[in-house]
Amino acid sequence: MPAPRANMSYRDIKQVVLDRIQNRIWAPDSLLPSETELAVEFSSTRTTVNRALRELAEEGYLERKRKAGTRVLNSPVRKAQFSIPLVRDEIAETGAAYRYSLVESRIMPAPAWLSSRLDILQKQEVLHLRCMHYADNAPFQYEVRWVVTESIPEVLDADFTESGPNDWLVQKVPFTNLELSFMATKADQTVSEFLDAPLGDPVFTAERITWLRNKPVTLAKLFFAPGYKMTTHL
Amino acid sequence: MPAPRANMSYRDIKQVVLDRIQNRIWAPDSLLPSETELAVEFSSTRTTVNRALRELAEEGYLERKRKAGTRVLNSPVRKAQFSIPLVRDEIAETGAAYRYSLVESRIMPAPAWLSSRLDILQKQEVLHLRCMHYADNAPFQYEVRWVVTESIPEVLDADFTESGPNDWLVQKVPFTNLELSFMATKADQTVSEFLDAPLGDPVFTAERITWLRNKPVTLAKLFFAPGYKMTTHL
DNA sequence: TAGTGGTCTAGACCACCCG
DNA sequence: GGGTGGTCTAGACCACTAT
Repeated sequence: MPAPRANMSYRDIKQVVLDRIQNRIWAPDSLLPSETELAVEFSSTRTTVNRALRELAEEGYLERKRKAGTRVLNSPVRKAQFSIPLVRDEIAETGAAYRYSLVESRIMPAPAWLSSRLDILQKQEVLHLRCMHYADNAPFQYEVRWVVTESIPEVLDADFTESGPNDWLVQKVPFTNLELSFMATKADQTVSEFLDAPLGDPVFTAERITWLRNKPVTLAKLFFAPGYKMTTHL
Repeated sequence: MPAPRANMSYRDIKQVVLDRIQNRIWAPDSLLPSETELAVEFSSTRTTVNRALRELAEEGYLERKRKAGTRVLNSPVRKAQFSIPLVRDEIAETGAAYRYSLVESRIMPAPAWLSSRLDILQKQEVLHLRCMHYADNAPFQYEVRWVVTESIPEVLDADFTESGPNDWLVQKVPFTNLELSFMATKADQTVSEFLDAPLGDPVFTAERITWLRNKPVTLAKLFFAPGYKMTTHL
């Protein structure tokens, strides 16, 4: 374990503090010395100590309150960070070749469930898209999407035969808000055919809703091919 | 959109910069002015501008390189942050009553797949646990867990009849490393019975491996009751 | 090699909130 | 009320890396 010495960077201080937490030198629920005291111990300044502690708090190890001081959290609420890559990138990273294909594209009135889900008017015009993403010609993801045309009229002029709506939207719409859900669903007839999975088999499914300044832009359902596993390290 | 003025906090600056990104005033791939220039524009100091830009970079909007400058990312790698609550807390938040039940606890040699998964010796001693978590007496989660006794011998003296291993481990082991995976699995006979789900139905499943200073501590498989949906906002 | 971000210092004022 | 963290300032040196 590193020992306090002079010229410690905020990274060094983070590490020392983390070690003390993990070795129960500062037990859960206990109070740390004040920033000022720690600055003295580490022969540093309060600014530097502050950054170290602030980051540890962001990472879920500490809780900080004015006047109350800095406390060690008993059960660190570790935060899993999933990056949400474009399908294309996700496939490219595995070294496989990416292929895209448009299955269907049509304009329609929003079905009731969608209206209520996105909080838009019943039968409001939406662009309905279905597409497939392949990795080395094996089905990887089946995408079903609805885009609220009123929120982004340019979508009607976009061409989705060559590349997916996700690519287009990411470039075009600086979304401000996002809801992401994961679940396990049962492969219905369509999903089963597109993903080459037995009917009724479990399918890892993501649902993604995007807003632009509180106006709903799009809802996408992403069905992943059998065996898909979403993993994160931290 | 906020306009630059004097006395802007780093939060204000963040907001202004974010607005400019989202309104394409600073387009994707374009270079921002240097910190020094921005400090002048915002009548602030470089330190303050630095914090604003640093945080925006952490949040996935910007890419910063020495000498190269600060660039707007074209497809913001938005990061989904899932907090990973204890089952107990997750249930409590819904307002339901939490109930725990130990199904099985026994010491055994690690099966081959586990050894290879955790990178431990074949047949190394592990504590095998199975338990159930209920919400208002409805099955919520079926937990299957293995704990490497060598990594944490105290686990042999712990009592898991009243509360789950997760609670105990969180209190006892300051894990340093974590791998978390999500997938959709098919309910086998056991899972089907415990979760009261039809055999073969999709089950949302999480797998969690924890290390303490590079030594594997535990692997848990968490099977969620039908209809479970994991959601995050950002 | 020169310009950019990364970080540290020393000091200051303030907002919050526990006791 | 007073102590703690939150933040800002003004300045400095340094590390990296594009050119």
